[in-house]
Amino acid sequence: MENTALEQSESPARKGRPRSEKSKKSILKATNSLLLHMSVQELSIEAIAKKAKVGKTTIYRWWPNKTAVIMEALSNQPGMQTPLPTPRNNAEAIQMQLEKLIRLLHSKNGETIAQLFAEAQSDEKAQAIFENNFLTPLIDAMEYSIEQGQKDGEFADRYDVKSVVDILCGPIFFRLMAHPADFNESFMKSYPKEALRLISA
Amino acid sequence: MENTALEQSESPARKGRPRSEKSKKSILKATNSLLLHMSVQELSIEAIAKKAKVGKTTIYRWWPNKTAVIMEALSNQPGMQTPLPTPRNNAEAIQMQLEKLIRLLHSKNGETIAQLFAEAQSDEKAQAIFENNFLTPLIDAMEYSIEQGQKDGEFADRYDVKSVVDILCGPIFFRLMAHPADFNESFMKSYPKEALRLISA
Amino acid sequence: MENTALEQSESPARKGRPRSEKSKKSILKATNSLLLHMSVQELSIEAIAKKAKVGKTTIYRWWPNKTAVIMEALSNQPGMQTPLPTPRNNAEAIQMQLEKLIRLLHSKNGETIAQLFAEAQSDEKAQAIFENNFLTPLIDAMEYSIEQGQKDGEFADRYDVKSVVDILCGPIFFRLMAHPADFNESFMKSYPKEALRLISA
Amino acid sequence: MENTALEQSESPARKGRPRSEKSKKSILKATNSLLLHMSVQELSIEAIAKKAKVGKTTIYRWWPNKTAVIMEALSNQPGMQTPLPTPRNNAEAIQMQLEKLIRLLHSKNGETIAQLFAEAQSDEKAQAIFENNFLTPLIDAMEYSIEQGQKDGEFADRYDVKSVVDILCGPIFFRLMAHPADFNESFMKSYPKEALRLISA
DNA sequence: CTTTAACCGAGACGGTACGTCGTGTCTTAAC
DNA sequence: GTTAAGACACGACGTACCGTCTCGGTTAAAG
Repeated sequence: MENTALEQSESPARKGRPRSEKSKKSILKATNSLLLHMSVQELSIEAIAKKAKVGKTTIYRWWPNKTAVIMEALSNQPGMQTPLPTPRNNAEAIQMQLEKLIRLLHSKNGETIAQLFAEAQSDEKAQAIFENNFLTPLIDAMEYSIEQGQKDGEFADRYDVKSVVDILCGPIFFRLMAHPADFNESFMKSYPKEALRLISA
Repeated sequence: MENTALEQSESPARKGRPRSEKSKKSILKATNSLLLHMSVQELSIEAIAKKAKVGKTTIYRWWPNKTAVIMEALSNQPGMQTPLPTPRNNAEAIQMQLEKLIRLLHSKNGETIAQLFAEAQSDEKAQAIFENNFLTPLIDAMEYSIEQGQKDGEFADRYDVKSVVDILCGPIFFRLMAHPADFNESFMKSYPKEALRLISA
Repeated sequence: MENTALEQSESPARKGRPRSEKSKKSILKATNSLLLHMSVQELSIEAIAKKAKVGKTTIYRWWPNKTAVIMEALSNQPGMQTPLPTPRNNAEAIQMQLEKLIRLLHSKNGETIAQLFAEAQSDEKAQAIFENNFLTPLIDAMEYSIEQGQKDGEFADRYDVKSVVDILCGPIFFRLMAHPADFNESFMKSYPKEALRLISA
Repeated sequence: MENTALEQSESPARKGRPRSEKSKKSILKATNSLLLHMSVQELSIEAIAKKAKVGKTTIYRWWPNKTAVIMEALSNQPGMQTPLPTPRNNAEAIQMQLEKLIRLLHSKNGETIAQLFAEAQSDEKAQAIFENNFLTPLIDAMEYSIEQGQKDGEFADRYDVKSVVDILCGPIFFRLMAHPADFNESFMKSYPKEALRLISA
């Protein structure tokens, strides 16, 4: 499937000049490039347009706001879409998901994601986009494994599924946002296993 | 009356017109009032100045930025400064701290605090202020109780102190920011006890 | 045997799809319709295209600019092309020409013509089109009658022909553009005769 | 009276930072400078702001639109405000007024004034400003002399005053706008006298 | 009866300018 | 020396049109 989540499904034969893939790539590339030097808040649509040598209108035509552009720019980075290997059991599934999440947040995109999470707190549109493209996929996958694990007796069932997700993910995001200096190799390595102990039967 | 963190100690009789306490109160009141209707991002210094019938300069003279104003406005609200009763043991101390935190975040200020936490992700100055006025007091108190509890054998010592703080606070903030709809009465009541189980010996 | 240069420019039967008369009419109609509600400056090619259900390209293919479209739209209105009856003498000819001009400028197209005249002041292309389609025909006809009238002794010959045109037409346009409120029935009726007195022998 | 027509009369001691005369001059100078190379239509507020090293807001704060800025820029040029010498009779008064008008329109500002006259055709605000700052002063002065001249028997009284103004000024503006190539030295010299003959008793 | 060429609508493209808002700084007179 | 008022340069916002372009699809004469 090649459509991203942000594209609308469309009839195979559309009227008018087709969307320029070149411009699209140029915009996403410019966005990623600029985010290396500035925060999400500082990043302006105008700066993206200028860097991408693209009209502002072209950006507004395809994305509703800055958050959406950044979200898609992040998705299009290498390593964002790599699927997980098949796990042997639910504990391993959870562990692999946590490892992937931590690896993602530890990369230079971690800061950007934290800022998107932040932006989402003030802006409903941004909230929806962040949820659809990042949070929901993450949480859904995790909830599935947790439910299975609770059924199978791998995990304790004294917490409801949503709370388990909070218990697993909360500490990661809290550390990222509250004291990112401690978001280091040691934490990356140890947390996924520690977290499992929190919820094991 | 004690000085707030932002005030500098001053000689009792200075030259010139003294700082207007009336203006200060007016600014903080206007800030709180405006935050009822808009997000931290939407709130502008200009709006505060206009509402408080105060010059912009007066705000900039006494606070370095929007975050600082809001932080102080929040502190000045009733119920923010109430001290906790003396706990019987460290578990109770932790539980009371978590209850207080959750109660605070559940109030209409919760959203504002989430937004400040958010703003801090993009802005170093805001980060420092949020840390000094909110995060550090919270974390320090918690770390003290945890250390004591680990020494006394009340809590497991398999996690380091910082991780325990993350494990306790992370889920609360994650729920507040990722799915605030579930930040409800039920959660408020059950979480502090559940959290204790996570770290108990 | 060979086509002359003139014939080459417009061979009677060209290859390819012929120009759509339907689109042309639709464009001119839409233009006239929109000009009832907005000024020449406010009118946009995009609005015409939308109203006429026509691609912008189709307009640009056949007219060099907005002024040209409007000029042709005006010409296609009923009453623009009605020829004058044969005059008995040059004074009558001039009088009839002035009457026709005033009648035209008094109609709801008067405003549009004033605006085209205006647009022509800033835009060379527009200037050329307005001149060719409106001013030159008007002036040429008038100059002819004036020359004849001066030869025949009907008119004074103390002014050169161009100046006489200015003296005849200038007041009309000045009133239209400087104080259109006075461009009324009374003026329409009296001016042509008064004007004649100005230039009579 | 030293206030220009565009300034509002104000109490002698106002609050707040006073208007920057430097910025004002810079804006008017930049406007005049840009008008040497482009038409009124092409001139943009942004270009003025950039050239004058001034914020756009500063322009919008003091002038309602482009026309107003240009109008004031023109007024501030040397030679725009020079008063006429006292005339010996009304014919001379009219002649001097016409000479002044023609001289003004023949200068490099003539084109700009024609374009302002043009702009006024499409834009009510521009119309009002052009009228107040240019047309009305011109016409009022002329009407006064005409009325006096008609009373004194210098001028024919078969036309009403407004029509006489049209007869005097119309040809000048028509030539300027319809065939500016003929707006030359010869015309400048001869027209004022010719015009007087048109309206003499 | 297919090819070819110019047309058509739709609409995306890179741009420019719009008029507004908020920033943080500044400059007054008043207190 | 602080205050309220408010002007200042700056930069970004999101929108409207510009004139050009690129599609898929007609339409009709030429081969």
